[in-house]
Amino acid sequence: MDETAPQKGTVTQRAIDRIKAMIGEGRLEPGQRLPTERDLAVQLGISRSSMREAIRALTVLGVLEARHGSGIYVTQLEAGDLLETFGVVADLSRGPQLVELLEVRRILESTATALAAARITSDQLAEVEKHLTAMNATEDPEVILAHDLAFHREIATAAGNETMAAILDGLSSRTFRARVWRGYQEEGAFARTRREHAAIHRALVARDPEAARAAAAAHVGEVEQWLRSQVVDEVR
Amino acid sequence: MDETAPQKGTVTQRAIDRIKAMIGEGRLEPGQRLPTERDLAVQLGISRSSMREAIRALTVLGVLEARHGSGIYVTQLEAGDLLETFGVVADLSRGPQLVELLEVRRILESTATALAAARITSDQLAEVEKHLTAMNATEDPEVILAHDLAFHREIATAAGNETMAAILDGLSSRTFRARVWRGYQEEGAFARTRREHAAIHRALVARDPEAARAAAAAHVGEVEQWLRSQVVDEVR
DNA sequence: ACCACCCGAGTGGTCGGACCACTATGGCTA
DNA sequence: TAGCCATAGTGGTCCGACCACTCGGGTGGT
Repeated sequence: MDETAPQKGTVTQRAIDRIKAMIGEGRLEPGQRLPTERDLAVQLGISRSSMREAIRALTVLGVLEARHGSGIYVTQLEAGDLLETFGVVADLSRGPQLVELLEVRRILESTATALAAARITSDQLAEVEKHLTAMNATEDPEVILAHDLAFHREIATAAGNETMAAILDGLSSRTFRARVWRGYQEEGAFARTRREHAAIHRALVARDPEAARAAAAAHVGEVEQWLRSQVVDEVR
Repeated sequence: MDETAPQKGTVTQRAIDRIKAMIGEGRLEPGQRLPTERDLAVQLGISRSSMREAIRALTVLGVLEARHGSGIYVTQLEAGDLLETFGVVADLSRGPQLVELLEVRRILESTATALAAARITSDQLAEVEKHLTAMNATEDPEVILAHDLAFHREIATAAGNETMAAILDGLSSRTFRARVWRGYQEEGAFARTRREHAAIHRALVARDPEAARAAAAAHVGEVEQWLRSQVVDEVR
């Protein structure tokens, strides 16, 4: 008879759903400050410990942000906030799943590059060129990797879809690429990578979407094929 | 001088990173059982409360799975486990971001459908047809939605990339589509949806990737355009 | 009147312990 | 031998205390 006790799942899970629902229904706006942990616990009729677990869960999901000594706030719920967790997938995937992930990236990256070719502004293009030259001016793998990431990041942003850019960012996270690169660049793929980047840049300058799509697909596809061959060799 | 105390961030965050690292380094295999919460807390030198928060965080990320009374286990780390959080993004996004998300889905869904046209087996095709007829045989929006989801799910699976299928699943989660459909289907889009599904099915039967890509892109694009017009009207 | 400083109330972060709910295993009983 | 069941061990929940940090208002000096 107690309508307040459907009792499904753990209390923490229920608290997570309650808060998610509040945000979904618009009762909590982005950037807004939540009641204190202690108050929230009382409101939902659970202990502060359980409430903290719920808050921690929503924090790692990029929905909430806890500031020590200040309070708990709803994030802006932008692509960057919510898709940060996507990096975890890339970091923990392995073997065949890594290849699949790279295939997804190839599809999105080629489309994003094609869109960028049609929409990129001269300012953005200048930024892309900056990373391209910086990338070619050093031999430090760390620096190269950083500019490589920024190179593609800038292009994805120029495509005009922040959500897609955020996903691609996750699919190219530092640890993910570092893992793949470790063996890849030992096969003299440096020069090839530079040629591919140059081809992408040319297509952008020419504002040729089809050429850009092809160049980007080939670029990611190279790594993808190499990885595919590596996975096959993993007999263990 | 104390090398055991780099002291970066909260202890809970450190615990999360430690466990993630253990899995990344292969010290924890998929399916393996972890030490008890109490033991883990001692090992990492933190309290059980903090350790529980870390475990809860990794649980919602789909990395760990806690079974009451039994223990904590590493998931299989498959696409489905890790990409479940993708649904949260779809559920909490709104306005322009929803359009961007649908654009991503259009890109992936069209490619997946094209791949499926080339690779789908007769068994899988029969399954697709089952959902297609079931979807056309009822007027119950709930049932239609369920079969619609399964229809696209089956196609994505036939494309041979489980990771992509899992992402598309998240991008088509129940609450996400229910929200969009609420107003969409009131404009007599039912008949159109059926025609589009039929077109996709025809392309699959004909094993025509290009036709399949076009049909899928048009299908998602329809909803996307409608949503785009709705967002523009939201003056608030 | 202004400003820099300081302090205390309020907040999230951490801890330890207690107890509850559930699972699984082994021995005991029929 | 088959089935039951007591029990140890596990995750789930709660409590209360204290720590670390933020922030705003009061205080003192200029």
